[in-house]
Amino acid sequence: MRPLHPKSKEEILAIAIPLFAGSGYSGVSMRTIAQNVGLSAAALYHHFPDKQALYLSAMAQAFVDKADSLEKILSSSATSEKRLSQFITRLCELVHQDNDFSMLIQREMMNGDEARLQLLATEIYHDLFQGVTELCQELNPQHDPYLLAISIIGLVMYHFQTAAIRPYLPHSKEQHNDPQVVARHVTNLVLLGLKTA
Amino acid sequence: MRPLHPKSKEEILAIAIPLFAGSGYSGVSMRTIAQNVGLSAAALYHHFPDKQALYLSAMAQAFVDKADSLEKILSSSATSEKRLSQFITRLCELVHQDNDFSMLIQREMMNGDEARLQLLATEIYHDLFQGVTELCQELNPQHDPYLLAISIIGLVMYHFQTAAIRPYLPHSKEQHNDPQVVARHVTNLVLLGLKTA
DNA sequence: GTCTATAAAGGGATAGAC
DNA sequence: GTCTATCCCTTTATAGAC
Repeated sequence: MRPLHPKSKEEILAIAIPLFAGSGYSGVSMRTIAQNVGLSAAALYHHFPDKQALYLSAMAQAFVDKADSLEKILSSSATSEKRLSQFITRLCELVHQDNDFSMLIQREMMNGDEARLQLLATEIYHDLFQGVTELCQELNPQHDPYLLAISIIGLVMYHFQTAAIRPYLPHSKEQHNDPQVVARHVTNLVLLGLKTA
Repeated sequence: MRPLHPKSKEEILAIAIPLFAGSGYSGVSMRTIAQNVGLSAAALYHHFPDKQALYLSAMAQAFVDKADSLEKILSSSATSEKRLSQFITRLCELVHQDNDFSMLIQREMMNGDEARLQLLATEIYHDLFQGVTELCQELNPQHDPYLLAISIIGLVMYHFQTAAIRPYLPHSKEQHNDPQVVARHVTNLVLLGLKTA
């Protein structure tokens, strides 16, 4: 029987990415992926040699083209305050609409493979992080630009990385998941914290 | 044959905690834990009814000791600014000296198991988080205390959760891993950000 | 390109001896 | 309190038909 919709690698990865992001490498079986894609487990091995290869392809796919719009904001001609505000807002939007991205990165950082970490830092993070440190230096040269850059990125990322458990904490509200609300909160905290420093 | 060194729950948990921190729940088998403890897998079931219970005990064990010193700071009679500063400093110290702690928390927060998330939020995180939100409300009632509490905790945690990859980023220095330096940076950012709000 | 069937290994958990 | 032995299920991966 010929399948009505033969699956491409991209279709499989689109299903696998949120699964790996949500449960990690060992928390997702090939059967689970196959079931979600609508294939038998064996069929996956026609597209990828093994589970590791499927996982690494999913990582690469998830990282594609995420940094472009952020770098465009950083290198615009607006005031440094405006660029900070726009950067935070855009990062909130990106992470909100594709939280798998930050989850995968976080899991990768915790798995401690030095070679993969170095690759991640130099190939994916470097230019963007460099741009943020330069913006930080413009905003307030008295601060350590590295620490400030980590803080700004961390402020945004942490709100969305904790999205799964935050609803069960006291005082949780629907709006706390709204990227606009989080962006405004973070922007205020950082901008005001810098002005008086 | 009588065992020379019968194992206590605490001894088992002390072995299990770094294993779960490093590889996550599904990345660690009962056989692996048993092997590291120096027991057969079956013996573990004398101490814990199942793997879930062992894991939850490990989480509680890893967290309760830490939470105590933090809650003591939150409920002290110092000014709210002093309590914030001390809380941030203590959290930096805790997370710096015991990386398993933050790794376990982060893995748990990214985990998709709704039932376990709810249990952890209500049974383990609730009181501490409640204390932080109350402090936030004291510091500046105009801010959303929930968002501010997440931001404060996230600012600290992110610096240490990214410790593995940060050395490969531009402008990285040795001092960026010093809990005192990070604590001062975060405290300044938050306190100044609130004063002018 | 996908299927069914299956091998081989590893996982959680229990039974019963000591 | 711990052991060995075992049950039964899941997992990764392969073989071969269509």
